[in-house]
Amino acid sequence: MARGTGPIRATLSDVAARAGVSRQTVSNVLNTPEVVRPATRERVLRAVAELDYQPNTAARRLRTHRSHVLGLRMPEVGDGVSGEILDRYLHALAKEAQRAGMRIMLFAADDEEAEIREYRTLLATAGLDGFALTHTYPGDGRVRWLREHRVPFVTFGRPRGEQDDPPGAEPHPWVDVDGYAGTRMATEHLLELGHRRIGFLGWPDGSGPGDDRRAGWYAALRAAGLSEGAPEERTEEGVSPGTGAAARMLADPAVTALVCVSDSLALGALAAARDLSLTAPDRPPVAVTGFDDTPVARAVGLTSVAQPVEAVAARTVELLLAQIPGAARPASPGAGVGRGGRRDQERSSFLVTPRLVVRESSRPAR
Amino acid sequence: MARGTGPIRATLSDVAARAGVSRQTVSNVLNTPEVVRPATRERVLRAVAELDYQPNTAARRLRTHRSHVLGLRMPEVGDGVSGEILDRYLHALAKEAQRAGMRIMLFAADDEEAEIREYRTLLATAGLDGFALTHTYPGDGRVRWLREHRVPFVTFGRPRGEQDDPPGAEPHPWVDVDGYAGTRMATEHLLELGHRRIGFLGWPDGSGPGDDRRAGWYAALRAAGLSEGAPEERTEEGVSPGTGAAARMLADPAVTALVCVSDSLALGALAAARDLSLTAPDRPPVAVTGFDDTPVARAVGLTSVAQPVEAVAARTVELLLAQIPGAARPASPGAGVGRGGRRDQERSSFLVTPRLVVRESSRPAR
DNA sequence: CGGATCGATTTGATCGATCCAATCGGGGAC
DNA sequence: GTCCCCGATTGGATCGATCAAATCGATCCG
Repeated sequence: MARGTGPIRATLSDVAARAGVSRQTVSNVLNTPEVVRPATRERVLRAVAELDYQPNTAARRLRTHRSHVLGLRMPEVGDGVSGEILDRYLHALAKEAQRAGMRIMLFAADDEEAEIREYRTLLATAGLDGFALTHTYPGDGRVRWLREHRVPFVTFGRPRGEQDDPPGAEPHPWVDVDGYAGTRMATEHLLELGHRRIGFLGWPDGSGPGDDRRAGWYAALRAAGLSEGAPEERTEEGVSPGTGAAARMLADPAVTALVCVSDSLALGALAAARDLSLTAPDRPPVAVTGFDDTPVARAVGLTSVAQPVEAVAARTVELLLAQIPGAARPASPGAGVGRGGRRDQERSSFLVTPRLVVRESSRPAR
Repeated sequence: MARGTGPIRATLSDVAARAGVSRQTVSNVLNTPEVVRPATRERVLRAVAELDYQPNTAARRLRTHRSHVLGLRMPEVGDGVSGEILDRYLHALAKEAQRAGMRIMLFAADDEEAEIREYRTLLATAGLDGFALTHTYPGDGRVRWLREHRVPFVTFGRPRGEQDDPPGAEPHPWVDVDGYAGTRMATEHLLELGHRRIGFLGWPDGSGPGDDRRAGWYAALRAAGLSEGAPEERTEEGVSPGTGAAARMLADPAVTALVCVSDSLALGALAAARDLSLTAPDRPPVAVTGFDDTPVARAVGLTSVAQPVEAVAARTVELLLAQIPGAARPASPGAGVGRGGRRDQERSSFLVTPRLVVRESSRPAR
């Protein structure tokens, strides 16, 4: 333990001596203030402030079997979630955890098996209170293991496929961003701007998020009565694939806008649109939207669907705390029943709505 | 502390009982095996394995005042270091720390003052053994604070400016990537391909890393006798600025290659080159190199200088351990003196050489 | 006016490891 | 054969908090 040059840190006993009470009373002031007489409480709090007392978490954990630390495997980059989203999620998670008196511990693992091995070790040695998972998939062994061992956890990403949830069991807690709502918003935005023939540039079928996003585009067009024969291309992630696929759709002069499943593909589409504006200068500019609102999108002025990772992180912590016995849950609003007749603290999942960031790539005046 | 459904975890006493020795002997086997007779050691190790014993870090820390945890502030995104580099660094740091029996704890802070406040709290409550810092700047108050309080730390990024180091004092431990060597390699690569007129697309003067990278480009040209009147443009980070600045340099038909200070600017330069190949089809393709080897570079086939963050992370941990009293240092190679007559463990900083990743953007056949 | 009651506070034990001083056991010296 | 010494091992105390139960004090009631 690194220690400053200053005096040894104050302990509970020091505070107790200074306030003229016993250790336990100090502990009560900090943990269950309501059982301490106000006058005593005041005195103790003053002593705490004067000595700058801060509790030793090791001692606390030894006794209570709670570490106030959450685990997160640092995912390999390029694992699916765009790198920057991950950064922002980590940052927000650290912040939200802190707000709730918790910390985030990182660990690394090369594969599923190694990750489960780390769970074991971290639970045994560091006594982590729970885990946040970022890249789950149908039949994920980690989910099964954590469930079986009754370890609190929350996934960023909804469960896809039934394997994750044993029959009859509650689904595990999760938080996710509503991709459907995102592309729907983007598409409606383009419709409002007067576009009629709006293509979709997506990933191959079978990726959950990709399918959701396509569904949002389709639903918006259908509601507008424009889904008939709407053009759509599927390709793998990447800028160059996006250029090729976009060019194919733009071969039809009626197509004036493209909704893309990711910023990378949108970047490729922008390149195709740029080529088009050089070869066919009389054609009106093509509008493009992306997904994730990455720094590249900001840099090139791409309209994009932004994932509210701060909200996701806040919900993640909330759902984790709800599973940890004895963890202070955020006070429910009022003593009554929440909206919809369902108590908020009973929720075990959240689908967060993203928001559309409009930039030049979709604005009429370019 | 989350606990599985299995039996209560084994403690030192359990192991001792099973092996028929005392607690202290078990502790010795694990911490100072050389003082235990081999036969006893065997017996204890067998018991450890049979019971799957894993030490409780809270108890250990309480007694030893070492937590085996390093702190890292999760930087805000867009703070200077490219997002993806940060991810990879974090991942590597977690991995390297783990290899050395340490863990990484994340925390968040909005500004320097808040960060120092967190240092205080983390040292007092969680007893962190040290910190890794990522975005230091001349006169950084965090560096001063950590120094004054004798807290072990290492910065990713060399100190720039004298304020950081009190006169007469050793510079603080740091690890950095040699940007000079990186652009020099990139430039030499272009020279080998036959390019003679090679421009530099950089950031405005005054950014340490930016200046280093420019110097590398300049040194390579100078060594080749081609530095006279070499074109160069400075602009802020971003794709669009890059396109504009690159177009200005490419207005001179003699310029056939551009070395860029970042992948974003290089991306912009690629767009300018693309425009050029459409408007002037007879002109030979322009070669472009970037810096950081981000996913975008991989996606668009951009030759780029890759930062070896794994090596940086390994050095970071190494330098941190060297400062932590009692931390097991990696065994020095042999009993003699290291290369250069200087013992490795005395090093307090490392300048790591990056490597050039060659892709289509600089290959002759496009 | 004594005893039951209840709230506020204190005391002693404990979590699981390591530190420190004491003890044990066996080989070598005399 | 006895004594000494040194390496191996043990037992007790301790780190700093919380738990559980005991104690204290004042109020309330019959």
